[in-house]
Amino acid sequence: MNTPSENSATLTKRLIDSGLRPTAQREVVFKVILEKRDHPTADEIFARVKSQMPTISLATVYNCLETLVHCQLIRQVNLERAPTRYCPNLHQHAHFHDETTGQIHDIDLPIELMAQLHDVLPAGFIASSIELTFRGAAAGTAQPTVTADCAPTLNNPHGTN
Amino acid sequence: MNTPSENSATLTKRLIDSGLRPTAQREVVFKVILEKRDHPTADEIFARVKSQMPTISLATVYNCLETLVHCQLIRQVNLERAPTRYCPNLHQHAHFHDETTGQIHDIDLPIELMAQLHDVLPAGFIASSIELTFRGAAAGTAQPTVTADCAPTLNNPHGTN
DNA sequence: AAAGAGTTTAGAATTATTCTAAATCCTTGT
DNA sequence: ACAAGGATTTAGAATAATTCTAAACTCTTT
Repeated sequence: MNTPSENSATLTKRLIDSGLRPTAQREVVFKVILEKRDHPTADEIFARVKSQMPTISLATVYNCLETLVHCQLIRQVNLERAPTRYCPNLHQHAHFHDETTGQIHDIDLPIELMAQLHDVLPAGFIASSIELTFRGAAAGTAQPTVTADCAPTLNNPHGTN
Repeated sequence: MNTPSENSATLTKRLIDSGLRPTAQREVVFKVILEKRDHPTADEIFARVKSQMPTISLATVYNCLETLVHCQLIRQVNLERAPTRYCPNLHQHAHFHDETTGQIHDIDLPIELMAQLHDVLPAGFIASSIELTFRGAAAGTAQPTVTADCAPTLNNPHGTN
């Protein structure tokens, strides 16, 4: 699934499978998220969507995002207390949060590692999802698997007030 | 470090090392967090502290928590968009978020696994911290390493409104 | 074409957290 | 001991992301 029309077909199918309707708003929100391989916030998505559909409301963007997450077409990313971000990458992956630039990088996770992670759980614990986030600094020259921009939300150091 | 007076001494030392003052408010906030092995929110901590120090303000609790996190005496835990929780367990550990009960369980992480996690990072990525969260269901009979209560913040399923 | 469910919309409401400015508390130099 | 000065606490206001509300709209189905 890669071309816009394939993505659109996937969206329609998933929505109908969930008893939901494929609306223009859901289409455009999904399309806008797939266009860039980054991790935009609801506000950023709202801004991008408005250029194509100026009458859409922020509440609708939130509604659509909730629906897309529910249909497993996008992923939700929460870092610290910052606004929720949304991620079009559905492959099993971790996030690397570069504290100096504010960038978020996707880090692919080998299947074996996922298995090992499940193995650390005591008997009786069944994990349906695993969230892994690294925090640190990435060298400027490094070429990660996927690099994704992120609004520069540098949190100022302790005791700045 | 285990007795109250030892904890208090640690607190004083860490604060002074950071050029901060060991105040009664910081003492009592720290003490209250260590008393229970759970993951309270700022509001819950505020409630517990008030019984010992009725004049303390919520803003001060937030200030103290920020300071304690900065001094690495407690850890901050952010799950989803729920209020930030605070964790007295400083051992390297992951969190298991039981979606049916809302409970948070600490999961010990073997050192080898931590090393393997660092290994998945591409060259040039240096992680200063790793955050690992499992989401799922824990069998009622299971006895995890550490069980910690958590306010029942069951998020209602999709489409309840 | 009417009914009825699903959806969108603008704006109000919520709420965890941060900010502000004044009051209070310590520490230190004299 | 005392004044100065910085750190801390405090109450209340402000902020901001998100959710809620209720009305309007849009499909689909009869």
